[in-house]
Amino acid sequence: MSDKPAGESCQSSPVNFIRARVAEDVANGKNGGRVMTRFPPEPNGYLHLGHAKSICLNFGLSKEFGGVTNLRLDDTNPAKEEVEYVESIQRDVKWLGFDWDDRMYYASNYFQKLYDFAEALIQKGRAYVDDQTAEEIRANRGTLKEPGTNSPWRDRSVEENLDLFRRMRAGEFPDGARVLRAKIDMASPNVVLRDPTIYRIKHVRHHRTGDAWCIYPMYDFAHCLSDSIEGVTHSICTLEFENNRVLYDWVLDQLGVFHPQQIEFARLNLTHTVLSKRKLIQLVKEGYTTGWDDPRMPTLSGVRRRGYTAESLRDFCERIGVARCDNMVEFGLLEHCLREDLNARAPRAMAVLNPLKVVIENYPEDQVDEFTFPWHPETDMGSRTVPFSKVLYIEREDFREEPPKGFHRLYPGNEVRLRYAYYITCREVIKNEAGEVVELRCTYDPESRGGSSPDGRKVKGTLHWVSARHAIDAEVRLYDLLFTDPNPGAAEDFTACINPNSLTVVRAKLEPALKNVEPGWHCQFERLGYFCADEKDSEPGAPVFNRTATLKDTWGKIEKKQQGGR
RNA sequence: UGGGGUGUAGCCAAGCGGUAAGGCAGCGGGUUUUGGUCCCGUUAUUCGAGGGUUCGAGUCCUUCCACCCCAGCCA
Repeated sequence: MSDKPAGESCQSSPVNFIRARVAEDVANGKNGGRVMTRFPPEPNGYLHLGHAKSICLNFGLSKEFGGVTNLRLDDTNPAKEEVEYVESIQRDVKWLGFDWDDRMYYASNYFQKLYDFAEALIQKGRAYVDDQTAEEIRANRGTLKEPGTNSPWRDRSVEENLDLFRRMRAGEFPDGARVLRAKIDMASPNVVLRDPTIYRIKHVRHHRTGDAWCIYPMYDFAHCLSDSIEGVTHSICTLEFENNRVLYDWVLDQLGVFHPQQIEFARLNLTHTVLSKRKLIQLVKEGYTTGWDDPRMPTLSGVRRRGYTAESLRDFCERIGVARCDNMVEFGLLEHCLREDLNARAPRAMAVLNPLKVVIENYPEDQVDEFTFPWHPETDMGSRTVPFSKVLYIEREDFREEPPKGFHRLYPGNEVRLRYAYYITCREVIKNEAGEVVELRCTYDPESRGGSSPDGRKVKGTLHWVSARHAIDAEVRLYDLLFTDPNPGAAEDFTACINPNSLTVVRAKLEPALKNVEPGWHCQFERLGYFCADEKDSEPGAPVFNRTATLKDTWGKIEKKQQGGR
């Protein structure tokens, strides 16, 4: 679908503490009024809805203040990173509607500079090579309440440290033999400052630098310096990095380089889903979903395939705001944003998911009415031809032999409207041996052609329908929440909360105009919900549809209340 | 008293000493050839709790409570 460019989805962006802070910096002429942010994912998984919040924040901020945002892949741990992920990240950020122009960077681009900075730190006596094992380092770090103890290697000479570090880099030592540590304070109440490791030996091939390096910098060393090298003014990250800010500042101050400002915000949590890479990767690797782009996944690739629009996601990110308190946003808000967007933009069509045969007794055997229906009831999107004939399908749920009170769809003796076509009245119910309704015999009022009658009589119900003879069969996938529990992430085993009904596949009857739609095409199946043609599994002339979201269902809610009480 | 943070409605979230925005959800009503959309109305005498300062406190001070993050050679 056509898409408004990012940043124009909301006329007046809500203020938040980060915008306010950046505005203040600009007003004070800090950094010469320049604003540069960055979006720095590690390529160890696919981007998800939580990343969307960060992407919108970072790119939105730079756009608002006339700056730019870099895309930077934080690839300092080759053991976990893959090119498939860097490609998906680029695809997803672009799809969301943001552009990094030619500023596609990698932390690995800076490996030499980072190495030089590490040597500089050693020269200053602020870093040392530690020969302790990982276990010893852990044991000597102390606890949250007790200080750590200094490494026996802490006071090596600059020369020895330099020599050892160079030999680490030269590959003389096996993994884990030594690390480079910042010399700060083993008694600091902030554990992050207890001589953090800044380089470790990993004889692992890197997806970009190959075998050029066998030592790799740690996040706390690489990230702040990468920001500094790029000239980032505001380094925005999530709350769990708050404790690391003093280290971020320490490294930059020791080296005397350009000093970006780190600002933390609360990550997004969404009900009925998980947004942690560890859990998402588990869903994929253990086969709970068909992959990173399974339409039930909260990944950007997943929701895109499901039919979510980039614009609705951006709107969602505007509405949830940016603050510093832990939050759990209701999934319903996301769906609201989606429906609002799709209601305005999605063409309408008719599809019957659970067909019930209807024979119009007084309609001529071989007659066909060729109706012309608009693609959208309010907006001019052109029209399509829809055939009507003697044998039709309606939704099985739209008929009740014994209607509950308030039911104004089809039941024996009742008259309803077939959307845009004719009024019909149910005359007879035909059942099989098992007592199941298999067919309805109805009559139609020829005078009601188009869906209204000259005498002005009203019918309460309007049903969608398809002509049996003309309908095309198609696979339709009905998706529901992946998790039944509102907060699966808090469960002992989140996989135990997986909704067994998160996917229902049906063979549906579609109006013929849907036969040749393009993969990715969005529409509303009238009265049912928003759907889109699956990008992967649709074939020419044989679309497969994914249900993106249902329509709001007021009647369903009323009926539920009638039955269950409350 | 390890350190760092956060508490405003069911869920987000404004509020920056002058008398509680907005959105979602909910509830009530209207329109409607989608029980959709749209429209109108309604929803916190009170801001985690107590005490204090002030003419005036969600905003300042203070005590307490709750929750989150930190002891990777992950990010």
